[in-house]
Amino acid sequence: MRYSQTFVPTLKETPAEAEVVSHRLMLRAGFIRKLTAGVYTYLPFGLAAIRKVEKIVREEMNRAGAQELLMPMVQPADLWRETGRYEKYGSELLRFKDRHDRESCLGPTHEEVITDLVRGEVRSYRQLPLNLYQIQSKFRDEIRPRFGLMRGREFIMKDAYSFDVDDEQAGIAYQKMYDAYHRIFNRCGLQFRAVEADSGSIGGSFSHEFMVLAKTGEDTLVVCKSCDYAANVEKAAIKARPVENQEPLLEAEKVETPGKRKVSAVCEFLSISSEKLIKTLVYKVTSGDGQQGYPVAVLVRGDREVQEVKLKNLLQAAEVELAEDKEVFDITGVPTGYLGPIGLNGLNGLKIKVVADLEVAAMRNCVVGAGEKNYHLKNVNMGRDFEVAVVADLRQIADDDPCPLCGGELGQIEGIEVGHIFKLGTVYSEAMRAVFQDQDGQERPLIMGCYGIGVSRIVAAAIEQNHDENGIIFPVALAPAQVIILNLGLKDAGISAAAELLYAQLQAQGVEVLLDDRDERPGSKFKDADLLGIPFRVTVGARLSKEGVVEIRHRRDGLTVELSPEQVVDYLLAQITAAGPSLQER
RNA sequence: CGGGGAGUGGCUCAGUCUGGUAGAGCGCAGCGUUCGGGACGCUGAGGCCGGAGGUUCGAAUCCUCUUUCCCCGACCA
Repeated sequence: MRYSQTFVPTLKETPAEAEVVSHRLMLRAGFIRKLTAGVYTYLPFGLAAIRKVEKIVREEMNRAGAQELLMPMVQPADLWRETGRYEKYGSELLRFKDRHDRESCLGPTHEEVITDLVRGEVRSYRQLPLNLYQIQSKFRDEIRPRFGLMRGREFIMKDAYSFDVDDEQAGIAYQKMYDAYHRIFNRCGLQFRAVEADSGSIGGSFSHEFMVLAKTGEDTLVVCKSCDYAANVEKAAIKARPVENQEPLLEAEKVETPGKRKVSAVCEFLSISSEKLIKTLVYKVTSGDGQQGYPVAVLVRGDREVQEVKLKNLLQAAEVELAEDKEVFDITGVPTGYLGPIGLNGLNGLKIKVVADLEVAAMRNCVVGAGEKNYHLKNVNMGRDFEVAVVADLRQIADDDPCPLCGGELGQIEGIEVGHIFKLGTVYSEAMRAVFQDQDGQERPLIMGCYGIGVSRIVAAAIEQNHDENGIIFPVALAPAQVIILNLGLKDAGISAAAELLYAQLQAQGVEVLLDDRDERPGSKFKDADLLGIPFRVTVGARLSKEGVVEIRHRRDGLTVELSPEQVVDYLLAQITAAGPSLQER
């Protein structure tokens, strides 16, 4: 590649729209341009980085025995109705009608399409196991696209689907993907962590997310400092049983708490710790089929937070949302802050379901809102003074919780989700009647798994993890080119000839090289080289004429060596090889 | 969808409150000087001020509607 003929429109200034580093740098480095909200054009260098990821993904998927195919982006609504997801998936599914008035949608994922394909072709256990994947542009009409490629509406995803005869075989397929994902993210040069995850709207029983560790991550992970346990906070189960409190039960008592609404204010006023208080929160819940809405009251200890995903799963709800103060008053007739589980009734005879966190069940002589402005109740006890419909693990795990596996200390870190693997079981195969005959001639539903990787997001995540104030620092495996040669003597025949020779020699060795042959001042060339994040920079300039050397600089650590031109190719080949397996595996 | 903000040359923004000749820096084109960390001088091109309607002698500026984008929350690869 000659820079003078390559379309890499770098920007000196940062476009106003960019908030996070990866977005900023990808715009500045001329990798992407926005077309409309959450939809980007990939320019040559951005695409080159994406292709690098795709290549690694392909190689590892193929190695794991998966086969590539390519499914349509436009899908018929009827297919989605078979699984009920046409209604359930929500407005993230972009729906439209074609000229014949047929309802259609743009594929945000392909469980329905693949299951439809496989049910038509697979009849016998002899055709199994099967793992099919594609790398394709997906469209999800995100409520709020942001951060450039980190959360676009259109994005490139690898999605794989496995089909097996039984749970054991499906477990093997899952494990193969789990291992393949480790290889993929390792080869991409990323620091990542596999964590237990909530399976969300895709459905299914069990899943892991692969998280690239970065401060800008939108997910929070809980990791154990002593063992391998790691989970998304949405999922992290609180396994330790709450300590049974053996205090004698005291007589309930109404106390005046004028103007004390917040947990901290009530506790201070009554001189109790927040561990003695029960928070009563009202949620607006939308039923699983999206048809009805109803309120639910959730009880957690005063110092805890409700984990809404756990609540959503418990209620099998499509959506749960904390009610606003005004809504709470409209529903219960009690101002927020004074709500309690006793005598909790909706206005107009509305029933309010009450659910409690495990910890609440173990509490004794607690403080709760009295259900009346400016009053709380002391020495309230669950079972004696009030009943709840369900007791379950509903709160978010906290740093002071012990590790669910080993009891060790926990920490929390931020991560970017770049991969997610699910055991689907028979959710889709049963809904769509995708069956096969087993060895005994019995008809059985296929056991499925699905495995996603956010290809375009990986590039963004890699940049989040690898950059400095001057620009991107690509891992060798993802860099659009491994080497950039700066010709600082365009008008000097000797310098130019040396730069051209190195360019030709490196290319002959299979190295991807960008030759900066632009008629620009040296400063601009240095700045652009840093911005683009190309791992190795070769500067051919006046020092060649004076001292007979060219300079090689490592982008990552700034390490600089001066070599005679004859030594350059060998040196770089050794460095590139040392930096990763990308060259040999090409 | 709720809450906040913004649309003015390719980019970053000023001008809007208080209506009166559309501006700056960067970028771009030409010439000259420069040439190892985004140089300097001179000359120049480029804007129906997001769109529609209104008020006014006169609107980037005031009013109404509309549209797009960005930020904060719920979703997800």
